[in-house]
Amino acid sequence: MEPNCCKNKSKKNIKQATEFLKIISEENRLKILCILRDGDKCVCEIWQLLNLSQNLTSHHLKVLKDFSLISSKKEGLKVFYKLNNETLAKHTESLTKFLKL
Amino acid sequence: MEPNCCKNKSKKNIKQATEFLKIISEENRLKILCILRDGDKCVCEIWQLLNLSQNLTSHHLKVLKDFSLISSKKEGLKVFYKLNNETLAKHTESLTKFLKL
DNA sequence: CTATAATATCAATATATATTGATTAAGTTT
DNA sequence: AAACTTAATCAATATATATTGATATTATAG
Repeated sequence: MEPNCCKNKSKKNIKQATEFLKIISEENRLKILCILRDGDKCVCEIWQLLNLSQNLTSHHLKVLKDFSLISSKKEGLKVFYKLNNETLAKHTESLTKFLKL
Repeated sequence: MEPNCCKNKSKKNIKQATEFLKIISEENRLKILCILRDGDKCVCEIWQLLNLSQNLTSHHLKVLKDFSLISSKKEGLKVFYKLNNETLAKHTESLTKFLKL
């Protein structure tokens, strides 16, 4: 008998889960999410906390933003990033549901 | 102020989390875990369900096994793989705890 | 012992992703 | 306007990982 996860209905879920997982399975990106838990931060704060170059930090921020895990707001010269709790919660929930299935 | 996740105490947790995440962020590996939820399966069953080549399936099984997420038992010609529920639970728990932090 | 089946391993290649360095863009300050 | 600051982008490279094809290993059957 074909397991649930191999059925067409589940394929989409698996794909979504792995996309999310790939994004948060990078150490610096996971740290960024963690850092933003403490409140919004501008890029220069983030890359200094991560001890990472500015451009690389921007790159990781873009990946997170493209997946709607964070959002940004420009204030003068600085760009502040904010954690998108809803999106994060949504994905972690569906992931844990999936892992407990 | 330095966020928790940037402190030395948390670094190990982040590393462990990302290691686990990298392993399960591959579609076929995630499917394997899912398939084994239904009960132990031999390799030939698994690669046929995944619609994947035998050697590639063996490779993914090895990755999962090296991380103790599954275990194997030889029976005649066949090798049966079994989900290691405890390890999986342990990692998912510490992950969700981390994401909710 | 030979042939066959199931699985693992290995080397080569392909692909995806992270990293670096240089440049650009936008906003500020003087 | 010129100089400076912050962040984003782009091309080039490095690195990690998945995939493929061929071969080795182990057990079974004839």
